[in-house]
Amino acid sequence: MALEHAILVSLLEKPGSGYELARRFERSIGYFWTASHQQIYRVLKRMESDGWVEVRDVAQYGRPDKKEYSVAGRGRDALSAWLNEPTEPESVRHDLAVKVRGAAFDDPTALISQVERHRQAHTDRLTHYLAGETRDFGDPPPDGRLDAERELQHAVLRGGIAYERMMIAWLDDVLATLARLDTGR
Amino acid sequence: MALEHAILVSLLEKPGSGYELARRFERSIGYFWTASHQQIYRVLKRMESDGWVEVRDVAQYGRPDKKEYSVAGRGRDALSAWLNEPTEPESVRHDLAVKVRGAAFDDPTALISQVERHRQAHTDRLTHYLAGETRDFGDPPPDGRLDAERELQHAVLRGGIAYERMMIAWLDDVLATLARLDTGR
DNA sequence: TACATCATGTAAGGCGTTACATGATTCA
DNA sequence: TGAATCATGTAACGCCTTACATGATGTA
Repeated sequence: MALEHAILVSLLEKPGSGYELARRFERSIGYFWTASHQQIYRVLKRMESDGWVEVRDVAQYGRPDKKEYSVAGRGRDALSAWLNEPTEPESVRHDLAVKVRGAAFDDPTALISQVERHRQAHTDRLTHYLAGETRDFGDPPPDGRLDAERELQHAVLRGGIAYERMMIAWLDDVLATLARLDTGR
Repeated sequence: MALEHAILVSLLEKPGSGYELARRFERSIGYFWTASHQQIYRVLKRMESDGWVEVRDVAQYGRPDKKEYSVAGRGRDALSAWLNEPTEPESVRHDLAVKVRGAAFDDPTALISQVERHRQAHTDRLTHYLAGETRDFGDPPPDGRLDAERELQHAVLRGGIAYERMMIAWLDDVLATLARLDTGR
């Protein structure tokens, strides 16, 4: 999997500029695939020269002009090829898990505040996801039809919600373990 | 967070060679921080020249000789400094989530087999974790005391178990969504 | 006038992946 | 004899992060 594919999906959902894509990668898409604006501008250039996307200069009033990108035929083909190619589950990276195991060789109690900070971050994200769910999926679609784009976006959001809930529960478990070590049971 | 810190934790738990570390990164530590043997050898060299680890040549019978690494004083200090430095939650990367959203622009039904493959991979891992839990934490420690290293390792393993369970449940949710789109409810 | 936001980039360096390479020992 | 496992590396290339850079417009 590459950043290209995430950009293609985002541009198919809605065309936009590099700047707008960068903003989307701070929310929405960015919750399961991150990228900085530097990466995005570089990759967009390559995608343009490969004919995956098309650019259109858009003059704006009260704002700097922008380049609006949209997916070209070759980009659609590339996405389709990637979608049908099997991929392995991504490797997980949890620095906090390394810290928890490392704390046994330092001061376990000192880790409590950090675990609490992470817990807060995950609670904030959960709140944000739940608000987004109510806003975007709270009412049935106006036309009543089953919209694949909408249903699949919702399924991904439910994944984010499940992930945050799991993390909060696990961090509580870690906090309880640290407390037990502190008091000696 | 860097690979160095994960290596320090692993070597504190038990000294070993680069090869042995690479094997541990395929299991245990590798479930929340991955690394290839090429990376490990390169980083070990740097850690040695920085005085973070010490090397000892170990002659073996019936096997090639190996270099056994253990953590030096400076390595312990480096780990301690990192443990006490606040870190942000790692960014998540789920290619399957990108595919799920991308499937709306291709053939959603074609994704079913891939989701099932991922589900199988997560089920296998869960089975493996649960077996490890019974093996390593099934009985109370022989001396009955509260061992920080053991308790924290167990807490991290419980995190892995919770993660796999959450993923399996979410993949079932995605499969149900894809089926609904296929039959048109 | 100063700060925030919109908008787009370059450059350096480190991290990670893929491919290539070597050689010993054990077991079928 | 051949395959698997143990053991240790080098090299090339690409991805990602961090830092630096510029300039327009809107708002307090």
